[in-house]
Amino acid sequence: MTAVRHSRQRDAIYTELCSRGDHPTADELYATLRQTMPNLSLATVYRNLHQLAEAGQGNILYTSAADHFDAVMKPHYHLYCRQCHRIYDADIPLISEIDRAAQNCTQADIDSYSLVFEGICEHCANQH
Amino acid sequence: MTAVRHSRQRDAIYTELCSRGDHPTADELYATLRQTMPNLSLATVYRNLHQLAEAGQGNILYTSAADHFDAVMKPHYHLYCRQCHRIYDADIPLISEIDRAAQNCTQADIDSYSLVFEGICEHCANQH
DNA sequence: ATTTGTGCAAAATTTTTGCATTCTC
DNA sequence: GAGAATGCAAAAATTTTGCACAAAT
Repeated sequence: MTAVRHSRQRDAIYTELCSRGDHPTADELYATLRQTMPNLSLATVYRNLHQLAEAGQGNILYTSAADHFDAVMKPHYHLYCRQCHRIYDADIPLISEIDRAAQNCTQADIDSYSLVFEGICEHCANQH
Repeated sequence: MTAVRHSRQRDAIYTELCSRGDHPTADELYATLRQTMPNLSLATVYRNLHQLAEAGQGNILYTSAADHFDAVMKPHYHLYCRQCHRIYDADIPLISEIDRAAQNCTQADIDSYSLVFEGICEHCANQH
C-alpha cells in the first residue's frame, strides 16, 4: 500500500481540477495555477495529471496523444482497449434511452453523442 | 452546392478508412497507404481526414489537439460544446441500460464507459 | 482556365524526458 | 536520509501551414 504523497503543486492541481466545472486541458490548468504559483512548470502539471489518472483520482478525457478517425457514419458505439490502445466498433445495439435523456436535457442543445466503452478487447484477453 | 472532388489520394484514404474495423490515427493510416502510394504525404492524410469530417463523411474520435482532464470520480456524463470547445459535466441521470448492454457484450471485457453528449451549450446559445 | 489538391519541408502545438535540486515522509 | 517531486530546458510526437507544382472539373 503506497500512501499518496503530497506536495504543494500536486494538491493545488487536484484542488483546482475538482473545483472547476469544466474540464480543462493541461495547459488551461497550468495557466490558472500559474497566477498563484508563478514557478509552476507545465511538465509538473502533466506528470501529476497522469499520476492522478493512474491512481484513480482523475480521468483523462480524450486521452491519447493522437486523434482517431472513423468513417462509419451509421450511429454506433466504440470500444477502447486499454491494453492495445485501439478503438473498435462495438457490436452493441443502440440504446434509445440515451436519446431520450438527451432530449430532456435543458443544459444544452444536444444533437448527438458518442459512447465509448472501455476495457480489454478479446484479442488482448487471449494473449495471456 | 459544391460537389465533392476526387483525387487518388482522397479516395484511397476514404476507402481505407471505411474498410478497416479499427479506428486508426492519421499516422497509422498513412503507414498503411504508403505501402501502395509511396509518395503520399502525411499532411495530405491530415487534410483529407479533416475535410471528410467536415463534409460529414467521417468522424474524428477524440478530437482536439489537447487532452482534457477531469477529477470527478462519481460516474457522470459529459457535454462537449461544439462552439466553445469546452467540456462540461452533464446534468443527466445515469442510464442503467448502458451498463446492461456492456454486460452483455461478448466482444470485450468492458468495465467502464464514457458518454459525451455533443451540441451547443446554454452559454453559447445565448450569445446570439 | 480555374479551382482544388499534393508533396515537401518548415513551423506550431502538445506531451514527454533527463537531470540537478528541493521537498516529503 | 531515502525516495519522490519539481523546475527547467531539451527532445519527441503530433498537427498545421506556406508554397510551387500537378491534377481535376
